[in-house]
Amino acid sequence: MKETFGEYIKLLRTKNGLTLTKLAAQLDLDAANLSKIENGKRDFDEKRLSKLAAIFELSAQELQDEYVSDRLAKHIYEMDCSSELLKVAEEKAAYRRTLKK
Amino acid sequence: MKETFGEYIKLLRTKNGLTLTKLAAQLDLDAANLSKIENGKRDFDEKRLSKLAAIFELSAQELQDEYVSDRLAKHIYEMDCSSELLKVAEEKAAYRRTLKK
DNA sequence: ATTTGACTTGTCAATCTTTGACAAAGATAT
DNA sequence: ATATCTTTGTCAAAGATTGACAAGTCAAAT
Repeated sequence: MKETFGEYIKLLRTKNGLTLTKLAAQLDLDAANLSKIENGKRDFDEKRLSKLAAIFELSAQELQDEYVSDRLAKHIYEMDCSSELLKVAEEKAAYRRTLKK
Repeated sequence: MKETFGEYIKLLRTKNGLTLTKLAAQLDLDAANLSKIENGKRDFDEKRLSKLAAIFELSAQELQDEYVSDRLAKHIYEMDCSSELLKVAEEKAAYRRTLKK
């Protein structure tokens, strides 16, 4: 079962023996705010994904996917949405794609 | 294939022979803003769902589902998210539910 | 027991986003 | 034409998010 994006960052950080302060500096962030991100109290800003990928030498695409699925998961969780509703939503998203053409 | 929530409102409105101005008044809204909602340029605010249900005598639960699935669809659409990623997101949402206990 | 370093939490102003309101301009019908 | 309905643009107000800093806890070392 997959972790949250915050937990994912924390794992990366600790596996690489970095402190909050050090990683935060590389991400151009306050250590306090990075802590909140790791603990799910704030969101990681998309504009820092490229820095994160560079620091840990990750595939930009995989990281992006990790990020996007986490954001979506957050929405699904917050909306308290059943699996059936999710299916409907997926169809409606497909419909929206047909509109924008 | 399902319509957007804005289109859904427009359908309800026209089927019942209401003008934007009349429906907007009942929803405590400006007609101009209701127009934007129907045309997908603004979001319908959740706090007005109960009024909408009352006006058209709809099941509150069904309307809520219509609304939630639309919002999620919008997110899915905006994130340009594949069906596989969506599955991952669903799992991650399940994981989040395990955390909050 | 004090210091040090790592992390967490609270707060608040600055910034970004969304909303409500109104004016003005297109449509459409009479 | 006029009248009514709808759409679009703009902008300040309200709301949400972020960055920054202070103050806190905790554990390990000395």
